[in-house]
Amino acid sequence: MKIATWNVNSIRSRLDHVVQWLGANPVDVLCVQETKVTDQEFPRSAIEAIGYQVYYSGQKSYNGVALISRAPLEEVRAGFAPVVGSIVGEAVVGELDEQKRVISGRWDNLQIVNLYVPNGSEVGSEKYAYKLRWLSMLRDYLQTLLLQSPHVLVCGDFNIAPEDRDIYNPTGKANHIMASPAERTALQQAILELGFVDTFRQFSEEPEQFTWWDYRAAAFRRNMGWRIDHHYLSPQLSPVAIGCVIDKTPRTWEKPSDHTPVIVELNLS
DNA sequence: ATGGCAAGCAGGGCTTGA
Repeated sequence: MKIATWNVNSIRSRLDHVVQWLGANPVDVLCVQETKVTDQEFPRSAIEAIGYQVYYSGQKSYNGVALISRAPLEEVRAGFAPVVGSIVGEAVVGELDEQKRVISGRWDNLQIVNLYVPNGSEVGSEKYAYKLRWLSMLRDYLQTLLLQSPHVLVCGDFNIAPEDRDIYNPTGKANHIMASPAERTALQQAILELGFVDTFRQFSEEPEQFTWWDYRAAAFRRNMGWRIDHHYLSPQLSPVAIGCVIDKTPRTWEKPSDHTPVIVELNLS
């Protein structure tokens, strides 16, 4: 089974790329972020026409996530609230669910979680505080999911490079958004401390394996990138991973997303 | 240190992203 994550930077602008990529890479589930479209305006028919089901949680202009799946998914849930609302309080979770950044669904035994973690703007800003609050809620959310089923895959755009080897030039970036110690600690607490494993690092220790390159300054050509799109597998699931690769091809296409897909392969036998 | 590029919304220039 293959599952991919890809921040498409507008599903309407990138619809041809998504269709083309799925034609060449017929993964079972594609998790997309930054769809930037309301549910009413989501271009579902183009996805369905190539044999995929689609589930989405979107809003006007910003954010938005979707699950594109070769088979119907069960228990599709949008936001934190359907999982942890009754535990942490609907009001607490409500504020964090206003921005559409979370959708999950189940394929057989496998819970698939698709995330668009807040960017955070600048270290110390109001948005930065929101990002850290959001990651704290993510921990409660994943802890609850793990109790419901031990087989959980969490993927998406995390807007955090876990280590310095995941940044093209890490010197002096300790106060940079996506690299600050508080963000890395929050990621540690929300994901790794629950036993999740960074799937890409199960297969490669190579530095400078990036998933995002700034549109500006010819960053892609110069490989000035960041590894901020990830797959994490729960402790019971990580042993069945048989590969995790970054596909840089779509980043070379005309008018690309600034992110490129990351694909994980599982041997669920 | 700053800007650089792209998308959305709206029909000009701002906001957001990372």
